[in-house]
Amino acid sequence: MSKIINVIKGTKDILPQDVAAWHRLEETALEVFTKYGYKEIRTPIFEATELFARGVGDTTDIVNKEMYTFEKSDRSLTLRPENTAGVVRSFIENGMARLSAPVKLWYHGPMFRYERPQAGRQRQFHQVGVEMFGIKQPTADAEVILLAVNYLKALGLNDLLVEINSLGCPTCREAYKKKIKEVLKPEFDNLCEDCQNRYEKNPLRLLDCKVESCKEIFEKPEIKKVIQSDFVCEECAEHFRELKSYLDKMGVKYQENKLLVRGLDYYNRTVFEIKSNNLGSQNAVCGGGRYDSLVRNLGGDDVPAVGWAMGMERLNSLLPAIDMAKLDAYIVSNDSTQAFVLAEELRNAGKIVEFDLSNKKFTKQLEKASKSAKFALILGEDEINNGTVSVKNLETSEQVTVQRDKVLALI
RNA sequence: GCGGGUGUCGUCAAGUGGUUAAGACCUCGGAUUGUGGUUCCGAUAUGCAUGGGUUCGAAUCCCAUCACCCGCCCCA
Repeated sequence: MSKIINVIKGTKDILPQDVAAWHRLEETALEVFTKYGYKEIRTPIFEATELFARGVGDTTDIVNKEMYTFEKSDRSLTLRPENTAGVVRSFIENGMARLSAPVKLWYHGPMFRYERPQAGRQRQFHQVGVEMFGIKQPTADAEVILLAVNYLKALGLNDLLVEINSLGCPTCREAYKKKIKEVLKPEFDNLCEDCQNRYEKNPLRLLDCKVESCKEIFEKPEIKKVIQSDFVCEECAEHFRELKSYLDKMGVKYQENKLLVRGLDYYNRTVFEIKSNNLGSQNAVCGGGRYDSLVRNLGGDDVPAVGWAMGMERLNSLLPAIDMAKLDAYIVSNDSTQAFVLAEELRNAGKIVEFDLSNKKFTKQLEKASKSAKFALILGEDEINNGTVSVKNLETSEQVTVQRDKVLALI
């Protein structure tokens, strides 16, 4: 035997016994999202590298060190690390800004990030997500959050923690960034290396640093005061208040988290995450927010938007496994032709049916039937001569012999 | 990029220097040429991630490499 070839690190086969769980996620998504008027969209899994550099943001870790990028015909292409940029690209390219707003889209599929794999984190992973275009009012933010919560509920996940925050608009956020930099300046040398880098590039990202020494610095009263100050302008504050009021009325439980920043550059105003305590350290199931300037930044009109994505592997790890479906019937016969004919009749009537293709002994066939099917349909010499079938219920062991055309009614 | 851990059959595993590498499950065959799921018997690793080394002798000790897992970071 020659050397076997393994799956690539950070990728996984989804095996037959796991597929039912994935269908559950996809079918529930279709069902729930359709009720809210969302239409599915499927975009390519690779795009121009520039789309992600401009879309996701070139200060993000995703763009800086996690993209699978390759050259082909002098073009730089990248396997999508997330799908918002791709959907926005398609929105612009297909003139969807001219459709009657809102334009509501959903998607699911594989994403690729070159990260160190660990629990809840793969290099090829799958996301399901929604994007809503054209509505600047907080009704849109409320609807997508409600949609996320109801999707999780439909899957049977009720007790997850919803966290929300407002990042303000570019104007008020600039002022806030400036204040944070000012108050942290004396502590600059005490910050961790990463935070020192973030200090210039994206000071907001300092706030969710996990390093203890940094957390301590942020706990200092004079610094905490600035961090927790309500920096958002009145317009943004009103937007956020309205959102919370909708969530309250819809019975969505949430916590405000001032430190919730999110790692992608395109967000403004509303950001949110949904977390679970049962996922180990990669505890976010859902992340999203509002991105009012992304469409314009990618060359489209000034169209506000809001959306989120969920990690499907993480969802599955929170949900109970699904057993593989049993066959409705397994035909036990040594007459392959007769078995073929009966199997096809039943399959055409919608039943899941198999029979032995290798002419095994009767007992072996029955053994196989008992392991894989609800009923054994015995089609031996006697039955064939009489135009009958013996139908054996493999759970109760009850067996009856009936005319062939009565079989369907019994299984 | 930085830490920690683990690699023995398809799967789970015993074995911690001494002859032929336990056992269980799965799979396959037989007991049983038309009655299974219970039972009984049998088959299945010339090899212990890979490559070196130490030794009379290595799955076991040493070194290197590889793979996977977990944590940090980041994110879904």
